[in-house]
Amino acid sequence: MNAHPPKTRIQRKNTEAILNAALEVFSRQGFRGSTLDQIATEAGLSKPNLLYYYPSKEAIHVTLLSRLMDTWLDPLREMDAQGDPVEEILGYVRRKVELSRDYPRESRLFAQEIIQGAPRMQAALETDLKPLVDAKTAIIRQWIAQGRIASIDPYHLIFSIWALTQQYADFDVQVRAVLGPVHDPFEEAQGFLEAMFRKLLAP
Amino acid sequence: MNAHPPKTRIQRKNTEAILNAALEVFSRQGFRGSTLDQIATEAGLSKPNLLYYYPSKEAIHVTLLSRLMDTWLDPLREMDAQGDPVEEILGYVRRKVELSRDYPRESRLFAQEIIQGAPRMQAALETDLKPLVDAKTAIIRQWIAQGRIASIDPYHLIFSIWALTQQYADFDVQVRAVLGPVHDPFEEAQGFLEAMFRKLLAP
DNA sequence: AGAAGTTTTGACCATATGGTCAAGTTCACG
DNA sequence: CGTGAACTTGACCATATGGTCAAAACTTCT
Repeated sequence: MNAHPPKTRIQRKNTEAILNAALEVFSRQGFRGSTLDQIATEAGLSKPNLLYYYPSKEAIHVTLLSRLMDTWLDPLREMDAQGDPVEEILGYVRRKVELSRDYPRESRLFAQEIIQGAPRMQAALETDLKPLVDAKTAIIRQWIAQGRIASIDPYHLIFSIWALTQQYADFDVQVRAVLGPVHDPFEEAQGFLEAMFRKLLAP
Repeated sequence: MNAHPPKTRIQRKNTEAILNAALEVFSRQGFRGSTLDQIATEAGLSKPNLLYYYPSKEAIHVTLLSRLMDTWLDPLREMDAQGDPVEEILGYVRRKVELSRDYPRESRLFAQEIIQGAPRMQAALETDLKPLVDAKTAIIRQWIAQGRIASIDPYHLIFSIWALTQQYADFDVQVRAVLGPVHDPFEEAQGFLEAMFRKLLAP
């Protein structure tokens, strides 16, 4: 998307600060709910200075989203047809929980984009997400055919992994409201989901 | 919240139209992303006329949210300590899938509010959601103690039901992008989730 | 130091948007 | 039908917001 990566030291520092600030603001308030002033303040810059580095509010948002897609898909890419099926799938679950724990802002940004109908990501869903999922479901289907895991719809298996892991980032407020302050949702999620999928996948 | 319900025929018709239009718009664009003009147009009214019925944009949003909470919790309220444990939990799952299928706009409205930190629902989460969940987890814990379902953390069991059912409404675009046009996500979800939880809950 | 870039900003603009209001229109009912 | 209440709206206002621009400040490099 960005033809040339930042060159100078100052450019690198500021574009970095802008993207980080924008992530903070967009992930909580959505695209239209966020203002350039908020992002500028959060980044420690003036509004015109923001627009010196990015041509528009939308450009910042698009940059964030396009960086996001890869980060989000990497854990699935790692799933290896040669490995042990149950461990491969559980590994994917674990990596996704870690991603939700360590990058909740990214998760919320993504969630809001999808909920709003993916106006800026439709294309990426078709060209990046779908082919990868198709490839991995083929692997899962093979594992099932070999009797190495239980028979289960591979698409919905993957959907369920997404839903179960991302909710701890996206619906954080709700989870904490129910659990109260003493719990560590991500710690518990890790154990819960491992047990859940282990049982589910057992042939 | 509303001291007096609408009295006249016109009032009933228009408040209804406004809430329906607002739900349509808010659920897709979020609170700040929606404008009174959009809502007015969608409702077939003029903007000042909207504000004749509701004092502000926020009042419309709050009215929608407070109606929502009950609708959302009813399926859980129905879970009956006297019934068969597996069927009670599966019944809850089924009702939630139906809710996502029949009321996706409500689901997205709720999801966006939570993702944005529940600025207008914090209180309701504490006073309505938490006590109900606490009561129902106690029932589930009892079922487990009686050996009637497998041992599983009841809080995270409920979280998982929420996540798995609501994703088909909230992330609809993503699900359809991956599955392609021939699938019926809700139909498949119903079967998938029933099988999943049946296996999971088997003692 | 000083020229040549690079970065920063105060002032400004056009538009969008939530909300008001006074005047007009329609409705319910005796 | 007439009247008071309920409903509707065009015109308007204040503010917020994305974005521009020319000039100033700062870096870099010789």
